[in-house]
Amino acid sequence: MEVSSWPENLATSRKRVVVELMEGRELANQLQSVIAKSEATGGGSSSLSAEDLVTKIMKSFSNSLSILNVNEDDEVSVSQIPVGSRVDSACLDARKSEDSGESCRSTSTVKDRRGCYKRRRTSETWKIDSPTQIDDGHAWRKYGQKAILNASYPRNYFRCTHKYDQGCQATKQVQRIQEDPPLFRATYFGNHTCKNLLKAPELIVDCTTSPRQVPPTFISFEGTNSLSTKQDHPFFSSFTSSIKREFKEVMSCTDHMNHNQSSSSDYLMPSDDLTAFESHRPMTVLSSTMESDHGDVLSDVMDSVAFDDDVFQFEF
DNA sequence: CTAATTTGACCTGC
DNA sequence: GCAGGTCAAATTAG
Repeated sequence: MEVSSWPENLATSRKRVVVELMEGRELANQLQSVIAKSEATGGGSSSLSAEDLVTKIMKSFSNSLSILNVNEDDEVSVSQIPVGSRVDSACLDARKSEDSGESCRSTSTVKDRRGCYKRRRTSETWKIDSPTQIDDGHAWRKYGQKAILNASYPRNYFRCTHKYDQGCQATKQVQRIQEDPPLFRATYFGNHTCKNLLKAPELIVDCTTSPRQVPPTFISFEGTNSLSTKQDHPFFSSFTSSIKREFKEVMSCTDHMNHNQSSSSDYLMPSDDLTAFESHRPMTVLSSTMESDHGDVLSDVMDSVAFDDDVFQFEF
């Protein structure tokens, strides 16, 4: 729970994470160069393709994640970031509602079959604002959609596909919060307890605007004061797994449909044409204050690798 | 056929 | 009573 409970090999783990992250940063730099050259010459001539680099970057961050997983019980103080536009107060519901348990009616009429469900758990929540509905590597199943008061777009509700076969309680909500440029807010509740059986990750995207217009991706943590590093925390999980796909999605969908928000907005993007990628698309992972009054592992890492304060940014 | 999505009904907290 | 969250039958997709 507290930092004091960190394993004594923390220093070692930290060094390994630092190494991995530095390598990732270096690779991202290289990628930037590769793409720049590609744009200038009309074809990549570097020894490493952009795709190779992305793969390596992903691997680097994945390694970091796995290292962090060693510290299973660690907690990290979290806080909120300004996400710019309107913040739907409902996003904070997880904190205000105690685990109210379930209310199960014992009657057996058809109407009462819907009585048994749990209200929001008190586990930590975090949000990701992204120009696309990024894939976080987990299998989600949509179970509802609701029009939200004073919101222009409906909120979509997802639960882990393995809720029943593995009892995984992770859920998320995705809501479009901005039209132009498109911006989606995904709010995650709880951590996955399922074994991620690596279902081929679905790419969830929206393709209504040019990739050159899209804003950065923001990630913020909130809720309880615990940002555990256990399992595959979406912070890094989504980060690592979505970088490559975001390349593809923005390229492959720009001339696609102009679908509206009332549909599920979920698409599988089969395109593999990464070489065609050429847009400058900033992806910013913003971790607000990340102050480490509890020895925040992430901020420790960030500081160690000399990222610019709380923000590190990749520009592709 | 199975799994996922859609969508209106239902439930809970305020 | 209202708004948000969840359920589950019906429908659609693979």
